[in-house]
Amino acid sequence: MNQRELQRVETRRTLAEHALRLFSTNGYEETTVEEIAGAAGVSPRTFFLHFSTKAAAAFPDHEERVRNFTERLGDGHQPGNPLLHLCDVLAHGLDISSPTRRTRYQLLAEVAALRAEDARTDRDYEEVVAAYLIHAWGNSIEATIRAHAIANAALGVCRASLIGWGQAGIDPREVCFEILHRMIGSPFDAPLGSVQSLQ
Amino acid sequence: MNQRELQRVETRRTLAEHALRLFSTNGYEETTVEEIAGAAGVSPRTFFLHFSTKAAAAFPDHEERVRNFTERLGDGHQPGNPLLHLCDVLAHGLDISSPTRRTRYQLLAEVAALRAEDARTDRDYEEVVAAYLIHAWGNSIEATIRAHAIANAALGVCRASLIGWGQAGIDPREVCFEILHRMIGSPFDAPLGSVQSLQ
DNA sequence: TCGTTGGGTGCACTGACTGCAGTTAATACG
DNA sequence: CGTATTAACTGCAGTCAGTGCACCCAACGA
Repeated sequence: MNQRELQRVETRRTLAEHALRLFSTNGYEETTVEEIAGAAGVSPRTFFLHFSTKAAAAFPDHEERVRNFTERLGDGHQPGNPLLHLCDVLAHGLDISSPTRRTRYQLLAEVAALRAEDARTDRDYEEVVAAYLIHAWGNSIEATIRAHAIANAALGVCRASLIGWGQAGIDPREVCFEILHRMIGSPFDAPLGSVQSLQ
Repeated sequence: MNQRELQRVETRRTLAEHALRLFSTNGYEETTVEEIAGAAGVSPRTFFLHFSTKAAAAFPDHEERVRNFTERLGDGHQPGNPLLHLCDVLAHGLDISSPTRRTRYQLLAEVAALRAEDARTDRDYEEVVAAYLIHAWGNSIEATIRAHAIANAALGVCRASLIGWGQAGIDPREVCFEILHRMIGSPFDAPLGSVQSLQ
């Protein structure tokens, strides 16, 4: 990597790091962009070269994650049930590897502005999932609405699982996979006994 | 109703009306609060007495709707499957009565800031739905996460259906009810034949 | 070595939103 | 009635997020 690229990546990383730290220690509303930039040793103007909004600094690697997710999901023409595949990719892709990520989801439960930003980032995933399902099902108007509805639902389950992880520490992958599987995977041939626990 | 109350309600209504009109004709970003207030014949300061944010003016009756929804949903201790009841109340409660509402959902598909506001308002519904399910299921940590996950999913289906209505004009109640029913209602004893169309 | 490029800066600006100290007219009350 | 109170609304000064623009300087390529 270039010295320039290195510089850029490092500045961005530092900004995101201090942003998340300040958000979680001092509160989101109480933290100004000026403070974040100051802590990272750059000018406030520079902050906006790296993040389009103050909230975006809490989700620094979003684009990369969407790219990874898109790759793992594929084009909807694999053999097998596309909904089952979607459940797999979504639930197993939940990243619970670092305390930083958990901090992020703890913040998400508290700060409305971050939930709004999260909703915006979720929309990118929604488009990917919807495109995947439309590719698998065909692109009638009804299939499109159906695809978006299921994408919304599936991402809602992921979000709630991750926030639950942030607050209660329960592994979100299990609960997410189970609920997704029952809801959209292929619960239709599951033994009836397993159904009761949903209620 | 008081003359004062009347005045207040009327000002609020007028502000919301002009806000939605300006948003949809001139664009959300291009419309300033000063313009909305001017069109409604009040000062900009007054706008913020009625709406906490510019975006909130696009959802003027949100609190009332949440109240209605909460009432219709009940406390989760009715006889019968609570998930089925949830599907009923959600899908049949979708309000498609006026062109104004459709304009709102058309805007929602285009304007990120409004989607963010919508996500915030959706959170109120999420709390109501989650509380309802927790009441029906008990309040273990796992049930709580499950309740929030299903609430997120169900509201995601409603949102996508309504946006689909805005864009394609398809009655959202039918598609919403059908998808909700299959996903969370009680699809488990449905004939297998009906399942295939999901895929 | 020199032109170019890209990360960062400074400054002036817009626009959302807030706190506070009014004004005015509807209402409650003696 | 007349008077005190209240509530809708206003004006103003301020904070802060975010943008456009001209600029600097160090790294890079030829």
